[in-house]
Amino acid sequence: MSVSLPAMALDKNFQHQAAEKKWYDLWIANGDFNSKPNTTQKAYTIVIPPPNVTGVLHMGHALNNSVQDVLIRYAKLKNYNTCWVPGTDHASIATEAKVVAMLQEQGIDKNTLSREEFLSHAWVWKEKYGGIILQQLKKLGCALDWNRTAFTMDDNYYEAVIDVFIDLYNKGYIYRGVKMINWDPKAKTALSDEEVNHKEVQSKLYYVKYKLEEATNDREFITVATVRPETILGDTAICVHPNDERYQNLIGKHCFVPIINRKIPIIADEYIDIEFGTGCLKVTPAHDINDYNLGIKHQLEVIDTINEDGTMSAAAAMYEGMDRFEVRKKIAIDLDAIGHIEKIEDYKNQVGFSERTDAVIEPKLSMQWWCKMEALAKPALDVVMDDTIKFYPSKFKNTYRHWMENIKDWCISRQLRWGHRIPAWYDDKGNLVIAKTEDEAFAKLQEKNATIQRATIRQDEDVLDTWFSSWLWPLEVFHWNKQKEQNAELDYYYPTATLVTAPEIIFFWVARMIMAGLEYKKQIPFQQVYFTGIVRDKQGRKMSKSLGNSPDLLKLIEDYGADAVRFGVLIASPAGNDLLFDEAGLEQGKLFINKIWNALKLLQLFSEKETIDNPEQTDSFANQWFEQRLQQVKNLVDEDIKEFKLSEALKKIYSLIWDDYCSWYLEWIKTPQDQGMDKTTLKKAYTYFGELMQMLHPYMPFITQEIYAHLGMQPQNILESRLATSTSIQQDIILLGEQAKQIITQIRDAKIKNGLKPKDDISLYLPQTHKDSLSLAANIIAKQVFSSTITYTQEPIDQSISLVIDKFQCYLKTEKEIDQSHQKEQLEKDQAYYNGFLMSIEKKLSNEKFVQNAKPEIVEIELKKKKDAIEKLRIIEESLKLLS
RNA sequence: GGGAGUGUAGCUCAGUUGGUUUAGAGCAUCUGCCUUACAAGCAGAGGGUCCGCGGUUCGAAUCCGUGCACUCCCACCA
Repeated sequence: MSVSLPAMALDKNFQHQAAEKKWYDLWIANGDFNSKPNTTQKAYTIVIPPPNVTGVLHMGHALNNSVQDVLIRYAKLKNYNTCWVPGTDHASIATEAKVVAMLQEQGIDKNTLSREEFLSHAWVWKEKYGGIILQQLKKLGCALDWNRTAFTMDDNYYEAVIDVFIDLYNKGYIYRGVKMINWDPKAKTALSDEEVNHKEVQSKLYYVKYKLEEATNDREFITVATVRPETILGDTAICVHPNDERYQNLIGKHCFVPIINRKIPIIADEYIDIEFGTGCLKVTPAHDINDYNLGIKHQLEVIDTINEDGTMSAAAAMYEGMDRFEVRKKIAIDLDAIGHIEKIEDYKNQVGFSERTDAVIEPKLSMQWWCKMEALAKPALDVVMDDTIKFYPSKFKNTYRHWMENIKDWCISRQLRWGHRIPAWYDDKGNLVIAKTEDEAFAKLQEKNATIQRATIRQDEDVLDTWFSSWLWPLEVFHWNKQKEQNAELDYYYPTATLVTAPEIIFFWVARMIMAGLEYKKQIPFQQVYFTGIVRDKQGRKMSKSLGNSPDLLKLIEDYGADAVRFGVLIASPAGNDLLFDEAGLEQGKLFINKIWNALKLLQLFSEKETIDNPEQTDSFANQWFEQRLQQVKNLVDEDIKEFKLSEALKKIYSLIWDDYCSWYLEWIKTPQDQGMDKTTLKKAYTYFGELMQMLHPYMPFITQEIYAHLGMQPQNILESRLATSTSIQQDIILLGEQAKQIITQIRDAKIKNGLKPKDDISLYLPQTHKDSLSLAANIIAKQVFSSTITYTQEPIDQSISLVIDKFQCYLKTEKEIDQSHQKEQLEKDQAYYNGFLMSIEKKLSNEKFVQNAKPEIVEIELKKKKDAIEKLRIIEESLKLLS
């Protein structure tokens, strides 16, 4: 490289908008994000957690994708062949809800459309609005291989999903059956257990009186407590505990459902909690999972009183057609009017809500498709428990195990249209076959039904749960299904390196990808999983649309720059913890960028000076020291990133640049204005800065690239550069650096405290005994404290400021009159501290047990501490004597 | 109801298998400086009963028990 900077005038500040566009376009044009298998590099692969095709960038994405980008860019600098695969998820229920809403705005009712008509609207919508989020990820700077952009309803992907369904069906994992499911009355579809969120709500507990068929001596009614009075029309029994003395004489008798006066039995079961309510439970097998189980056990009738849309059915008599929640209020009034309400209490209970539509879930008996999970789960549990796949933080292993050990069959059918249609076919006699195409289905059905007419067969209307396609993501983005054997891409990139995702979808997605990977590739899908935290606002509240506390990310990127946004997000995101988002972090990032920019400006000033050969400066301590510091931090950062301590690593790099490079190193190599600059030192300053930019690049890609280019580094494209390999560190140099910093800081402090200006000239006296160890850094120290001379001496210097630094004493002599009271104060303070310190050590050492039991090296350390403290106190006392 | 986790400076967090000082960093605060890279800065400073109590140990922020507070996950109590 040339020593002088390329002759281009620097803007006063870093222009982030222009730079972001310039470099991202260049990287794209260059194909820097694209990956192909090769034989010379190891692969480092990440598949993006595909955002919903309906999605827009929010803070969660910003965190998740910034983390992935850091890992990818870092791996690239370490010479891995990095491949980060982008894409979107068709997100059946979420997208369908959006399309339905859009149609509604246009005055179109989904129910009036044929399947084909609806889907064509959906595709139009998808092409127009879908995937906006991918464009937004570009704004964030993500190094995604856009050529690989995948969609979970691409043709190949669709086929893979269907093939997997057929395969699992043939293996006996998939079956059809009537079970109690979670019904979303708004989306009118079944949901899996994972798609139901339980929230505590304020409800009412209604005490409803049922008239006994035969009144007893003491009672005419039996009273139950319920939060759902609207379901009483579906009651088919009253249940009490067999040991409940209050109701012994009623077991086996009958009572009447109020309003409709239907006769139902009073049964007994140990399931009942005697303590709760009145100890009597109304049993509604159609609308409660527990009641359903009781119904099976006691062979009760099932009366379904609620329609698919949450209104009451014909079985609900005069309430037919009314909404279930209206009926809850209405029926309470009606019951009260006829004297059947004993009392109403406030009550808190857990209610299930649809994850997508937020509708209150209705437990409902329904015919659905199911996938048996036990056999799939077993190996998937093992690979996590034995750390074949490593979880970060590892506490999620527990969560994972608990779910996997109690796994239930997966309800995979959804009563939606947007998604992968279930490849099941029926004839009009109720025969069922599984087939990939209509032709195949017809042929298969013919075997069962010789007289079948082609026109009468029909395909199942349902589509598959969106996660039934997502679980193939790491496989099918590499076209696993078409080329199961000899798939060079899959062999090279799979298993992927790292999955970065949110803990919320550990069951939905992570667990199932592991199952699918093991089932279909006989290999884990990723080597490690890093679970990011939840993004919260400053007050610790989860960011959400309803709270309106979610900032507009694109606006932030525009205002602060992508680098500053990434900095703000990553600095506040310690491994495994939630991220408390605070705009102050972005501000800090922006200031950091400014600092870096100004360092560049200083280097440019240096390079405009006359450059000379000055071997003394070349070998100066400044260069020796910074080289070691750089190496040291590089190693520490490497360890941090391996453990996903990204914020720790960033803090170290930040401090290395701001403090070590700018505040110390650049000041140390500064020459007076009228003096030239040593060529080699200047070159080193450039090289170090370039390396710093490489280290920071994964976090802040744009500013670092811009600087890297300005420095004239080759290759100019930082993504083509590689981090220099590490060497061993010379600890003595690092230590001397620390000592020099300490001496400079203390002298500066002493000058201020003694009323001197920072730039006032002094004469510095250092102890003869430390001459050898300090000499290497002596010139730098002198320069930094504006000392015209350094004298080594063992004699006390009169009329000076005396300082105790480390374990020696030094003196500053100055022209000015000195008020010694400050010194005295400081020394006395130190004296008190070290006296206390000494006492604590002496206490320890005089404890025989300590000396006997502690490891010898520990005792030795204590002895050394004692010796040092005594020495320090001696010097302090000497200084004090000098003052008085 | 079960499980997991957290509690260290005003705020956000480090603190490796118990012992390198009487606990560190960033932000915020305070003081002094417009020292020609940067006042978006520089140079300094102050600030802590390591949640409480008990125990193990020669020695505890660190290990154990217990209490308190908060967070998250799971679960069908009407």
